[in-house]
Amino acid sequence: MSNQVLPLLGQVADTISQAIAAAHPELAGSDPVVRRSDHADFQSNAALALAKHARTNPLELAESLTAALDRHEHDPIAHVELSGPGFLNLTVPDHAIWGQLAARLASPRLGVGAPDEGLRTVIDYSAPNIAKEMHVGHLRTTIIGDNLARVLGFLGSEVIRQNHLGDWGTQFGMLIQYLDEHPETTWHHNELEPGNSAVAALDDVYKQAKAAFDADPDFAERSRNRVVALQSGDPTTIARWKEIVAESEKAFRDIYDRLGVLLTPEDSVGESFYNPLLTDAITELSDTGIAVESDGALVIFSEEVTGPDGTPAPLMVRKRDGGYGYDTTDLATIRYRIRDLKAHRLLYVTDSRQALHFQMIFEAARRAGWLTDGIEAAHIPYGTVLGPDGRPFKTRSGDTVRLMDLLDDAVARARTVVSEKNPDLPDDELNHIAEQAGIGAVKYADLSASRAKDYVFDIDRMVSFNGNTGVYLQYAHTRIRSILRKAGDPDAAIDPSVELQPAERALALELDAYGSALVEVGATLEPHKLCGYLYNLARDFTTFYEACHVLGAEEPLRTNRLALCRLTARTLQHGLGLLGISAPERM
RNA sequence: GCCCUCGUAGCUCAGACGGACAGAGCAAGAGACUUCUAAUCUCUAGGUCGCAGGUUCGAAUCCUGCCGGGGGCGCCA
Repeated sequence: MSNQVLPLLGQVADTISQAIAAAHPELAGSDPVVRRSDHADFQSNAALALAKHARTNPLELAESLTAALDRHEHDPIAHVELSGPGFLNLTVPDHAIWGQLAARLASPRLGVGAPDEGLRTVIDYSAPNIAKEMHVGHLRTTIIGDNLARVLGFLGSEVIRQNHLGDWGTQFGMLIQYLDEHPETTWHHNELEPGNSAVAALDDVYKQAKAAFDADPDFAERSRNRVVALQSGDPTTIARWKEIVAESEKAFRDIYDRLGVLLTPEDSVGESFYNPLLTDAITELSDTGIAVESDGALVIFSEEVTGPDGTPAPLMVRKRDGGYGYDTTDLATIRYRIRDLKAHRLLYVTDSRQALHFQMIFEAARRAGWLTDGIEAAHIPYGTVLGPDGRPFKTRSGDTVRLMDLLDDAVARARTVVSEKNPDLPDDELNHIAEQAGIGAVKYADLSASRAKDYVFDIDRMVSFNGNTGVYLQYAHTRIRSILRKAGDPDAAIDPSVELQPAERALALELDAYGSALVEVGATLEPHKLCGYLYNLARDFTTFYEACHVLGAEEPLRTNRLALCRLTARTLQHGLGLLGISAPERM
C-alpha cells in the first residue's frame, strides 16, 4: 500500500479544495473541477461552476481562490494564473514531476493503488458451446471479458471468472446416440490429423446426426430416449457426454492459449452445473409468488418490460412440457453467484441483443430479494463484428467464421507486413513476431473501439503500423527497449533539479495519470479508454523521442531522460499486459 | 406499439459527470533521413457535432420532440 503514488492531478485538486474551503466555507466539499489543460499543466474550472452558489461572478470567485492559494505555500502548485472568464491555470514545479516519476519507478505497481480491495467480482464471459467450434461471435465476449478481469483484478478486486459453457441440452441426445451407432467415427483430438480439432469433428458429426434425425424417425426416437437417459443420469450416457465436454474444452483451451486469455478449465461452470440447483430456485420464486402459472407454464411477468401486444413480458421459468430453458438457468445462476460465491459485483459480457433479457433477469432477482442494494449486477453489452460489406461477419459462402481461421488470417497478414519491412528476419523470429503482432492486432482492434458500437473487421487496418493499433504500441515499446539496451546502466537516480522540456513534461504528466486511466476503466467497464490512454502515451513518447535525444544527452539530463524511457516502457508493457497483448523486445 | 443502441472531417473512430479555438488515424497536398529503429515525425487542407426546440453566462455534452441505421420484446442462448 505504501507503494501507492497519488497523481499530481489529485494533489492539485486537493489543494484547490482547500482553497475553496478557505475562501468560501459554504462551498467546502465542492468539486474543484481540476483537469489537464492546454494552457498549463492543469486547470481548475471551479470558479465558473460554483459562482452561482457563491452569489458572485466567476471572475471574482477565481480571484478569491487565487488569493487563498497565494496566502500559503502550496506544495504541488508553483504558479496560478487567472485566465479568461475565471479559469485557473495551474503549473506544478519541475521537481514535483520528477518526484512522481521516481516514486512510480520505485513501485512494482507503478504507484497504482488497489481501490477495489475487498470486493469480489464475478465476470461471465466467453461461454462457447460444447461440441461446436468457437466462431467470430465469441471473439468480443472473450477479449473484453478477459481485459475487464485483468483490470479489475489489478485494481484489487477478487475476480472470479465464470465460463458459462453451453454444455447441456437436447442436442446432446442426438449427438451421443449417433456416436454410439457409429463407433467408427473419429473425433477425439488424438485420432485426428494435426490442425483439426475435436470440436470441428463434433460439429460435423452433429450435422450428420441432425440429418439422420430428420430423415429417420426411428433414429429420432432413439435420440429422444437418449436425452431422457442423459437427463436421468444414465452412467454410460453421462460418461460419453463427459468425454465430449472434455474434448471440447481441450479445443477451447487451444484457442484461449493462442489468444492469451486467462480462462482455464477451473473457470468452466457450464449450464449443467446448475441442473441440481434449478428446483430450489424455482420453488423459491414460486413460493414468494413472483413466478406464476400461465398456460400451463411457470413464468415471471415483468413489471418493467412489455411485449408487442402491450402486456407484461414473461421470463419462462418452467416450460409447459416441464422442461427448462435459459431463463431458468440464468435465474439459478444469478442466485448462485450472489448466495454461494458472495459476489459484490456481477458482470455479464454478452452482445447487446441480450440487454432486455438481462434487464428482466436482474429485475426478477431484485424482486426475489437475491439482488440487494449493496450488490451491482450489470450487463456489459457490445456491438457486432461486421464484415467488409457492413453486414455481420460471415465467410464468402455465408457460413460463420471460425475463430481459428480468423486468427490464422490475421497472423498471416501480420507476417507479410513484417517481412516486407524487415526481410532479414530469420524465419523463427519472424513467425514469433507475426504471432504476437497478429493476435495483438485483433485484440487491440476489438478493445480500442467503443464497446457499444459495431465495428468492421478489417485486418489490413488492424496490422497497420500507423494509427491507433496494437502494432503501433508494440513498436513504440520496442523503440524504447532499444534505447534502454544501448544505455546499459539500469538504475541511476533522477536529479529533480533538472529543468523539464515541454515534450518531457507532457510525457511525464501522462505517465503520472496511468492509475487514473485504469480507475476509469474499472468504473465505466470500457476497455477502449485504456487503449486511448496508451495511444496518447505512445504519441507523447514519440514527440519526446523526436525532440529530446536520450543517449547523447549530458548528465544529469541523460539519466533523467532514461528514467522517462524506463517508466514509459514499463507503463506500455503493463498496459498492454492488461489488454492481454504482449510487448516484444524487437520487431 | 414499447424499449435499447448508434448518428462527430471524404473514410475509420476518439471526445459526453457543461467550459477556452471539436481531436486522432487513414486518404489528399507540402516537407524532414551522416542522428537512440523513417515501421517515424512536422506542416497544410478538410466538420451545419443527424434535425428542431429548450435549460444555461456558456451545449457535441443536459432535457424534450422528431429523422435515419442497427437490435430486442413467452417456451433457442
